[in-house]
Amino acid sequence: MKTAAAPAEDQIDVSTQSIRDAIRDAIVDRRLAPGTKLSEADVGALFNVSRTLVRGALQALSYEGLVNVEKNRGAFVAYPSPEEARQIFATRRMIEPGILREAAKHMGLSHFQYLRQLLMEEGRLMNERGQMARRAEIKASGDFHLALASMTGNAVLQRFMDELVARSSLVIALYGQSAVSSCGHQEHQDIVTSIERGDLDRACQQMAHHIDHIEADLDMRENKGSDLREAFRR
Amino acid sequence: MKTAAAPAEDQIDVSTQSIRDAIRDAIVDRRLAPGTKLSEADVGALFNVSRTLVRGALQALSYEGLVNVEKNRGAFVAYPSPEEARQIFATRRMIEPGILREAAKHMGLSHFQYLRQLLMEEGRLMNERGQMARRAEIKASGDFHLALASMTGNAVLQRFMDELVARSSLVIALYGQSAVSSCGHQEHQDIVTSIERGDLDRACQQMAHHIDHIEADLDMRENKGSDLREAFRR
DNA sequence: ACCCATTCGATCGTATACAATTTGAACAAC
DNA sequence: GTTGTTCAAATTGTATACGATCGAATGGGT
Repeated sequence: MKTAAAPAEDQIDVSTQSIRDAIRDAIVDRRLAPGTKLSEADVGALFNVSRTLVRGALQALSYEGLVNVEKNRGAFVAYPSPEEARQIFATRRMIEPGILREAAKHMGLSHFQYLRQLLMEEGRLMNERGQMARRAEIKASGDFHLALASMTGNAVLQRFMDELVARSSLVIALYGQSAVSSCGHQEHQDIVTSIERGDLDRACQQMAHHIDHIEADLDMRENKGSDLREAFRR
Repeated sequence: MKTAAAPAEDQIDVSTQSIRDAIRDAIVDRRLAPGTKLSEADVGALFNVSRTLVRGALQALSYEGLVNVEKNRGAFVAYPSPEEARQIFATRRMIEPGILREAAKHMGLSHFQYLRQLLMEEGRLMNERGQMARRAEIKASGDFHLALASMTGNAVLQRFMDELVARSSLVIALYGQSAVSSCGHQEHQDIVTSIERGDLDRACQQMAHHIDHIEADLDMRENKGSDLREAFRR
């Protein structure tokens, strides 16, 4: 057993889906470090299920880009390369302005209230200290983008954004410097304000800059300590 | 055994991946009709593998949206609703202009040659008769869009487009009227010409219209007979 | 002391076995 | 003739078993 990551919930009725979600959360929350090996037997033991279900979960996560499965070697928490990170953010730059315009078409009062509520929560976390608050903050930041995606009513887009946000969280956890998120929060607020005003062009521009800022705040030099293992993997 | 869909290849060394690809091709080529049940045992028998591998393949296809897996009932070739179709094309409208701009940044002489070659093949198929040529034509049309995506050098985008094109093919096969593809071919050529001239704005506009035309040429009235079952599935 | 071949343990890949659920049909009641 | 119920066959869900592959440790040779 390598990692102690499983929530101590009573593991009743766990199926592939819940295992997938649990591991996914653990990865995005960075309770599982990139590069960590996810042995089928170990994970199965943690959840009291057979390798069959674990394999299914790992395969799904591999499809989302959160874990890499190497043939005959096992599954590892993804360790996004700087190039991968660049591609992820390039993709977000490409689709998020469109999401914003599409979402705006469908937004009513209740949607704005919901966004404002998310932002308040985000701000609250920003002023807290500690690892846990930091994690929650990263997640909350992603939730904002996911909320916009869900407001498009487009399930395909929503799935794409799910994947992009999850992988972004991983990248931020890996390469992110500290000061980032605070400015991100202000930018979220500005975007909502622009949408409310009906100034979508401005909102899109702000969104583009926002993504630029997130990416610019990464330090993607190769890396912290354990990268030697990673370099010679393969 | 319900369907006779497997290519009669000598099924040596088939693994999950190849099963997935074979079924995927069969679906996109419409050798497997939407709604067809893909029984694990039957598919396994066709490929001479156990249900384990078949399950993996079906799960992957489910993630791509080509197959619906219903718990305790089995896997079925996807039967995209008009709403799903709309979402797929909305997403393509959103990202393909961006792909085009990104691809253009990386394109050199050899890339143009490759695109021209694809277009020639496409034109050749257009002038042929018969089901087989029609299928090949739909596939070739998709290949054009995939080729552009691959030229971005962005693996994430490429995967998204893979999925979108595959699902589009299914939708076209389902709801497409006949005359469509011929005008699509001309539009592909125009887009390449615009890119070559460096007029990206024009190329993007043409791409947007191209996607509009594809979608406009679908007849998405609810449907051919068996849709009652579909309506009350779930 | 270093290098290469061999062996052994651990882990994955695939097949099979068994339990749980669904489905369709036969049959009885209205 | 239709509706409701019971039961058997078929199909999926999950676990386990066994063979295959990889990696590290071991040992002999130079």
